[in-house]
Amino acid sequence: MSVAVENFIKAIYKSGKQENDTSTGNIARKLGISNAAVTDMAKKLASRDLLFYEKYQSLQLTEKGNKMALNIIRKHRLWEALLYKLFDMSLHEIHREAEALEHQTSDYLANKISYYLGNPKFDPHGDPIPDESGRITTDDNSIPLSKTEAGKSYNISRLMSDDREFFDFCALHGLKYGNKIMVTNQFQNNKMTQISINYNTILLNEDFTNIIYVNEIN
Amino acid sequence: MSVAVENFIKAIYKSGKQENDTSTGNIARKLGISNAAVTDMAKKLASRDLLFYEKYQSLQLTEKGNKMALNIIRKHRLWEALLYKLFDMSLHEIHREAEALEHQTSDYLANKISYYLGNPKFDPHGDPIPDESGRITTDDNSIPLSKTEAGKSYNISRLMSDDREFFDFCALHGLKYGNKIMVTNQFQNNKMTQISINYNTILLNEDFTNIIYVNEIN
DNA sequence: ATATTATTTTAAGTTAACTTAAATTATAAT
DNA sequence: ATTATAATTTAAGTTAACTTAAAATAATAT
Repeated sequence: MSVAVENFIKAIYKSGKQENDTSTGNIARKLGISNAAVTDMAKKLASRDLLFYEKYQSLQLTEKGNKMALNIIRKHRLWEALLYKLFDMSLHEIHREAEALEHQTSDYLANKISYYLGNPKFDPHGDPIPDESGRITTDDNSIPLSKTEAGKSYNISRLMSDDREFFDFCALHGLKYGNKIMVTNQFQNNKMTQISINYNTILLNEDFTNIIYVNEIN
Repeated sequence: MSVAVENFIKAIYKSGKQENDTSTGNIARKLGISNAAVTDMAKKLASRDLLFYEKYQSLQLTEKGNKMALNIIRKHRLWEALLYKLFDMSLHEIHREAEALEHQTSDYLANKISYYLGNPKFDPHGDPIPDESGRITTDDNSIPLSKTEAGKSYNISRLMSDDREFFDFCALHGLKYGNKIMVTNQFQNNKMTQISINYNTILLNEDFTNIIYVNEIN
């Protein structure tokens, strides 16, 4: 499969999960290509049994398409995990490199990376890494920071973003996968959350509290 | 630069070094594409100052083209070194994977890999790894096994091949970069070389003794 | 219900990287 | 030196992955 096809399938998968919007327009926007190109590609991939396509309807992956998406995502996240472990690279940087490497990775190599890392279930963003057959660990009870309660402690479980500035901010303040924080205040009216981490207090607005996921520590 | 361009430039570099034949026909054969495609590409890359092209003449890289080739080869060999170190993979396998990864590797990542490995000067085949600016360690006095003398000891310095069967054979018999061997006999008439390694005796014909390079141990 | 707006599709065209077939030029053989 | 053969180039065509512009359809607002 070509890089274009792989990215197309991946975009549908992600848009479905994240925004529940797999309209051709949204896919086009995500991939930075024209609507016309998306229509073309959708027709082509429908004929290859990777997705269902009906005029004016949103795109839906077939079982085969889904498997393919998960396989690409697996490779992406394994690369992120490996680069993060070996080298001194930021979450943003590992994402950027993985974006390219994911398409040039044999299943064989992916398994080698996975084994080397101890078959991890999550990448450095806290995103789950699908296994060889596309299964994802779903015992994820994590909630966004915006839904947490003041006075309770949590572990950071996921940083759902691709944005460099966000990651830089997180790195600076120790907001890292696995790290412990305490919620000290929830300002409902202003949609701000105040947390304590490493003896520092930070006030986060909803742009951030909606993409930082945590698990309560009991 | 596209993968096609990178492979094209690399093929010229390698064909120049290894066979001293950068005719369009040879490049076409190496890349598995038609002569016509090579002519087309050559014209295009000449206009980008990557090579000199004159009708019916063999292709020659410009300084810029040469740098580019060395940069791709650097990435290839760094990947080989990393995969070989981290995972249990054969020389043939690391070559195959590196062939794809080399085109998706930023200079930044290449430097990270290099640093992690301690800025190695040679890859697991014994091929030199160009540094960031394309410089190659040339203090290589190694000679092919076919030119060695009976009774002397050598270190294996290079396994110049891309062939799976060759690598499998080498792996099986401990013929590995850095390992020590002793030449026990040179059969001039039959162009065979007898060596001793790990208390075993192996007889190699010229197909092998021409691509296994060694350094004398004094 | 109809008009306006937004989205999606169709149609036609472009570019990179190829192909095959024919024409040209170089090389080798007598 | 001429001819046969081999290599290379030119010409024309293909495919994947795009583009823009126009046409068709869907969604929304009054």
